[in-house]
Amino acid sequence: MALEDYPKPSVTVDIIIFTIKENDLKVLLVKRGVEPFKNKWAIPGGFIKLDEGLKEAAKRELEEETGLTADYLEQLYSFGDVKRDPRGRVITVSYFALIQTDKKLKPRTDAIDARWFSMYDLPELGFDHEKILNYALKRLKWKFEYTTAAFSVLPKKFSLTQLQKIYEIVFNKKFDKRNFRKKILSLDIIEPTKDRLEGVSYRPAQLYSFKGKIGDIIEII
Amino acid sequence: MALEDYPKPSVTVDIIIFTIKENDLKVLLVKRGVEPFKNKWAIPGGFIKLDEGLKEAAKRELEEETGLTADYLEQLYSFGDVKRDPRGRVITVSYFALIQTDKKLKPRTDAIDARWFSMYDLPELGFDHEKILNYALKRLKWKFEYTTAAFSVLPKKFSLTQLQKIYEIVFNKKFDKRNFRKKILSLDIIEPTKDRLEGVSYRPAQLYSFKGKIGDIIEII
DNA sequence: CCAAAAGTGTTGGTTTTACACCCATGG
DNA sequence: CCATGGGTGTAAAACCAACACTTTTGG
Repeated sequence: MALEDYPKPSVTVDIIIFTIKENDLKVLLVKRGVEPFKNKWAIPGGFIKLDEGLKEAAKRELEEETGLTADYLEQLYSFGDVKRDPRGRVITVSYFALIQTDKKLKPRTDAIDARWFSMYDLPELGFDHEKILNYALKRLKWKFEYTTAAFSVLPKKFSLTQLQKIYEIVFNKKFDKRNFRKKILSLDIIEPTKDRLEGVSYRPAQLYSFKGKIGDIIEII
Repeated sequence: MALEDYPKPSVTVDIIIFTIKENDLKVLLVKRGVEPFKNKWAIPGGFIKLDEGLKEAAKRELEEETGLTADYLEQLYSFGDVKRDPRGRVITVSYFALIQTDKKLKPRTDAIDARWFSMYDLPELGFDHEKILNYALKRLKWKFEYTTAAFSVLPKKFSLTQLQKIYEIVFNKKFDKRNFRKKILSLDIIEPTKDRLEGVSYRPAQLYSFKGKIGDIIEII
């Protein structure tokens, strides 16, 4: 039997894009300009092309909607409930992206209304996107706990306090400064640079650089 | 724009089915009867129908090819390289299944040649199936280390030695008997039954039953 | 000299590891 | 009474959690 003898669903790629900004965990959403769910917010994404791989499609959509490239990108999950899209059978392969804290959005076209939302204060979402975001949040926590993914949201040089803040935001709890530093330094994944934080009116922090590989599995917390 | 304005790929579901048998980790493979890769072994699977969910499709394929139902089933990963199938663009959503040690295969039709293979002695495989299997093996280890998934391959009543054997096979290393038992018992996820192992010519082992929920996240090892 | 965040060790409790012998059963 | 796997405790080491003060800088 040939491929054409089997029915084909539509396939989209959605990208859950996280960053840390303003002491908060943010996710990028776009306002839908068309039905269904017109004027509702949704996870950015689009249909895959037949001549691009899944990850490639995720990168393309990310670039189109934000003008950015991901500092970390991995597949999250595929959602394929029969009725998740009112237009017909649509399976979505979702991706999970992290963007460095200090990057600015520059959407390709003015037509795209893309904004950062606090993960803890979401607008009303179309499709099954709330479910997808909750799943992504779990994955984010897991990745930060057991891999070096967190370092992808930091600039090249960062202070230990910056790193700790990120963990406190994602896990929504305080860590002991001394224990946190001891733990991180014992992992042998960062090294001090010659630089210090500039332009502050208090003792400037030592800056470190990450010397491991982003995404490596290693228990951080 | 309507769904029809976008090109559609074919979508299949593949199921990586593991069990433990004969002191070995086994995976179920089927011999392909048609091109491409005719007469090569492959991971069981097939095309999804438009009116069934992804997990539902996985269950159906599993039943068709083995006559069994999974004791544990979760989505593994979606593979969608442009050229992974020589017939055209085919995206596969793979699932990961565990089957109890003592179940017997009963394929629906004699046409299906399905067999258990040792994960450490695989035949030549079609498509990108070797890559998929290696990915599944990693997931298996992770699941056994951090969740209660391992209990799904054991019968209702089992001895601590049986449990330990399973861990030794999957992690390919020995565990200390006293420490292993201490650890498992401290987790409060099993309870002794009134039964003992029968028909053995040595001291019969106490049998336990699992009282937790399969798949719960809890550090076992 | 003040405000602000940076930086730094010790102790007690808990967890993990290493390790060896007696027990119960069927044949 | 023998062979086989079942079942059990302890001590040392490693790890983790709690906790407060001094230092450096810019203004």
